[in-house]
Amino acid sequence: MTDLFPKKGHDHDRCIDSAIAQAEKVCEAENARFTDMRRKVFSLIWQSHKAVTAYELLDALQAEGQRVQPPTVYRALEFLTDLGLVHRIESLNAYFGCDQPDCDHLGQYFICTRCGRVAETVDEDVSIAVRKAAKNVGFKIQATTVEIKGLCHDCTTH
Amino acid sequence: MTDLFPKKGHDHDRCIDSAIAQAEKVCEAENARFTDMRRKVFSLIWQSHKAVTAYELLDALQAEGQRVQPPTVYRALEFLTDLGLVHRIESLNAYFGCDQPDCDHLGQYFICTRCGRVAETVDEDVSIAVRKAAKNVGFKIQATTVEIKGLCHDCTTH
DNA sequence: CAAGAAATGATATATTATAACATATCACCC
DNA sequence: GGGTGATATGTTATAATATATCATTTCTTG
Ligand SMILES: [Zn+2]
Ligand SMILES: [Zn+2]
Ligand SMILES: [Zn+2]
Ligand SMILES: [Zn+2]
Repeated sequence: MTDLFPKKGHDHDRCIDSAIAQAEKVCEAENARFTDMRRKVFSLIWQSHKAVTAYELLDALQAEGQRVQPPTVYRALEFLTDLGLVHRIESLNAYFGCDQPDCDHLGQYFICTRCGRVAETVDEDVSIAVRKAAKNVGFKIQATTVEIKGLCHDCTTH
Repeated sequence: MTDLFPKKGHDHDRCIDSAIAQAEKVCEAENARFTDMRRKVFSLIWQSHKAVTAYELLDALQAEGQRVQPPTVYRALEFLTDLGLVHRIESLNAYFGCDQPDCDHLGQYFICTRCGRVAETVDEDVSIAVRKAAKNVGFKIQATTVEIKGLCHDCTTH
């Protein structure tokens, strides 16, 4: 068993730095501009391993004295999700930083209902089973949403 | 290949009647009241094989001259989803009539982005793969959301 | 029928998201 | 380096989805 969720007390600054470094690379590769606002939003999303709502981001930006409106946040989120740097968690209406933006968007999300953290995995067996189920019924997949709610390992044992 | 989606020109009245008959059975078994409002909402959901938003239901009810407010619709939806007679499609913020309410809520949903129809399946291989993936990471599942968007068989061939 | 429980009505408001147009900033060419 | 079109952000308003709260009605059961 390998817990996907980060250990308590891990060096989260490293998570953030690494995520930002990756994002810079992706943006450069895609010739997309990682502007101040996008960087700010991205970094706010990475303040925790939880999913964050658009309005939580808005509040955080406004708390810093910026006069930001909803469209600004949603635009940044659209930019980031289009690049696969951030994923939308449909069952939470919230956004989550991807730590493997190279993957081809077929991930699954574990959402802990106790601590609120989210972890992403790209489980080949799940992907294969989903693709096969689709094939069985003659369905041509464009996108998948696999969100699993429950208790993370920490929360089942503490 | 067995298409889950109903054939064009099928006798949809039979779908509706059968769904209502099933719902009555479930309600009786659960000692829950299938009131006029709940029946009305349920039957509106079953007018098509698409998912329906709460406000579409509200509009439909109001169009019939009833003076219905959002909470009424949401209450009926809560009742129906709690009993498993209706499922919420998270990625659409919409609601869908279940045609196998006996199953234990681990279904998957195929959502056609062209015709808008939804079909539910309970694919054991997918369920097993998801449960295994969860076990692999020490995660205790409470609920799963598996929503697959793409083109149904009809829409790929017509 | 009376009393309590369950359901619905009614009003207000919270939460999530987008449309539309104005302004600012950037990239690129001359 | 200034003009120009493209990209990004600012600004205002509003759409779409959902819930809190309290009043009233309807149902169940003794
Ligand atoms: Zn971390
Ligand atoms: Zn947890
Ligand atoms: Zn039908
Ligand atoms: Zn279709």
